[in-house]
Amino acid sequence: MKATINDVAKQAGVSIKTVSRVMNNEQSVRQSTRDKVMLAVNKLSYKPNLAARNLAGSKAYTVAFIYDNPNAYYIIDMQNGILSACKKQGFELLIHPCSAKSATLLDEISTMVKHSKIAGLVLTPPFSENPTFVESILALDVDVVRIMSGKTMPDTLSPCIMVNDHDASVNITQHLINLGHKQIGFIAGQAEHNSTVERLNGYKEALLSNGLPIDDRFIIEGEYSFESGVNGAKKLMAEDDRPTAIFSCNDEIAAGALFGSRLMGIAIPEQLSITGFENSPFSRQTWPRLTTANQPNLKIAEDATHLLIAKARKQTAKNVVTSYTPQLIVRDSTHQHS
Amino acid sequence: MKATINDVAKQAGVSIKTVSRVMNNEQSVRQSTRDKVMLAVNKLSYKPNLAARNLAGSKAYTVAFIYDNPNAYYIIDMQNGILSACKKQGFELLIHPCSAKSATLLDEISTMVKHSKIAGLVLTPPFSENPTFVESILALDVDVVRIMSGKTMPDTLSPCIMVNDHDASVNITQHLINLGHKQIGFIAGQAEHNSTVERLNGYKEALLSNGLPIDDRFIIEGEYSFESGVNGAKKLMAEDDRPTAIFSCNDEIAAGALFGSRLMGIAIPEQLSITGFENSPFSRQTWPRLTTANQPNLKIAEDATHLLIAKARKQTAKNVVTSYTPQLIVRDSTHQHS
DNA sequence: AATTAAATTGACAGCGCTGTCAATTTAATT
DNA sequence: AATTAAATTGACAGCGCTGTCAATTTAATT
Repeated sequence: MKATINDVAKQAGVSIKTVSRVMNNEQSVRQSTRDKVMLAVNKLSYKPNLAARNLAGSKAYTVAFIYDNPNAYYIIDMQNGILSACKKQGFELLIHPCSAKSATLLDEISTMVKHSKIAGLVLTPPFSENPTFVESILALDVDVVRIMSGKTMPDTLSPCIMVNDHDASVNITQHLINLGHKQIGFIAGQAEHNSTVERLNGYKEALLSNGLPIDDRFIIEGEYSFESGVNGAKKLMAEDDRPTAIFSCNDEIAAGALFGSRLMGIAIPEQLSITGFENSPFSRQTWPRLTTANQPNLKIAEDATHLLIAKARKQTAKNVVTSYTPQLIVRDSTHQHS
Repeated sequence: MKATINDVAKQAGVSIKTVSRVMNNEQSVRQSTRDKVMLAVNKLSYKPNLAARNLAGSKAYTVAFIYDNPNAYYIIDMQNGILSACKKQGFELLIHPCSAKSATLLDEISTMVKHSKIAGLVLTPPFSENPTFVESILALDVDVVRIMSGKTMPDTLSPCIMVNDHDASVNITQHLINLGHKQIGFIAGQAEHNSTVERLNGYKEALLSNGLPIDDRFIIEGEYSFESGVNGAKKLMAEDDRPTAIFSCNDEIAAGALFGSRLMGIAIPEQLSITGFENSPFSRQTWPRLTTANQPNLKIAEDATHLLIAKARKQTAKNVVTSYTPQLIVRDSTHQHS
């Protein structure tokens, strides 16, 4: 029922090797032969068998995405981006959610690699930002592409997609300053994420370049979660001399901060401006809708996957970097300070 | 470097077929032989190669999840549930987001099936609720498990997980009635989803059994989206004689309804009670937090996948049904009617 | 102890491809 | 036209397993 390479070869009157060459887009096949083969391929609606390819060949046709991130919107976007690139290149995707703290993580990955032939891994924070981890993966003879926060590539271990959180944060903070805010709180994500550090630095830099002081009471340690936003806002707004605006490290924190301030009877945005980061769907679904920075996750993931596949195919000599700067989106959660 | 079945056989002093038997948990292997083999397996940390298994064997080791659903929380839960079952049974997961309206959908799936050997598909609405589609899939000689809305299995095509939306909706509506509400609006999801029909019927049944009238002006057609909730609430609340409570077909609609009513200056829950459905994370993140029904998606997906794998392994004679009734969770978006 | 049946193990082909290397065909050069 | 080089094609082994069937070992029966 399912056509095999033998059926196609017979139908086209060539050897199976020639069919193989056509299917793999190799150069040294005469056009007329290629046409003959494609005719047979279409007639039989032949698809090369992945298992056989994996077993016989040296190339891999699978990419894996391992992640440790509770943000459903982020993961779905990443996944769809990866999938879109995979589809274009005829690759499969293996997904592996896991805990960054798991002691057996490297074993798990090594098992994955023994089990299926995989071309490489798409790594997001926190994995991508841990050089020791990346080196351990590379030692398994698997390619890697990293999506991480920063202005420039930290090393040449792998191709990278850099997200310029620093500049985006300067822009967000400047937006708040332009609205007349002088006391701006900051609710951080996990300190282990580069994005937290980059965003904090951008925030500080904008304050300084506008001649505003940095007040450590206004900088709250947190994590990328709704709860953390609730608690952060409660802490910030408990002070007498409290901020008139809050820079939240992502949309989820911002939504939490919104919730927390409302619990305290604070009107948003009249009494307090709040900004998010990521432009995830629910930045459009909070009340009021969030001013945020657009992080094009789907595009980033797609790019990353293309880089990974190119690398795995040895089409590129050196490790490429691409950079994105999230753009400010002004909505209803920020307001002129009176 | 990677150990193969030959290495294990040599190490254990048996034939490769015996190693194969042990790895596949076949019965007719003496315990002492099994031990010898396992010793070698562990020593070499051997993992059977998926590609070789797929190519040589008649069994499949891959399950596919095809879906058409923009709800990130739902998809992530489903995916994690499927993944968890797959991991336990040594299966892989292939994910395939697609459009239910795509004319080439069956081709895409047929291509998938030719490309990799897959044991079966996990189907969610709207796919699971389209018998013609299910039959076309079965014709490709692929097993199927369906997750769908309803009280009882509609046919015996495949194992099913039924979600009893009807009874859950009766409970939600009864909760509103108990709070003194007599005029309860309803914002529907897509009419093509059984869940919409089931939830509407449950709502109606509760009204009737409490001697309350069914007012068609209060039933708004919609879809499972935030926007639809915003618009639905606007429509419902524009009337002079407006509802004092809104039953929203899911949490996203409820969040939208919250947003829409607030746009009109209506206080929630004091002036209007709103309920959701699903207990997705953001039912805890709206202001106020949503009264909803808990739909244990992760568990449902895990169950479904176990049923699918059992079916694919021919371990079960007939097609099993499991049923879940989402349980009411009362939070802050519902309030006594004064 | 000899015979028979059941349990356990192994030999070998083959799944559908790709990689290697050799054979053949075509084009370029003298 | 003969020679040489380059382009194109094919033969065949082998990737790492499972399925089939036959051989061997062990246990049960007389």
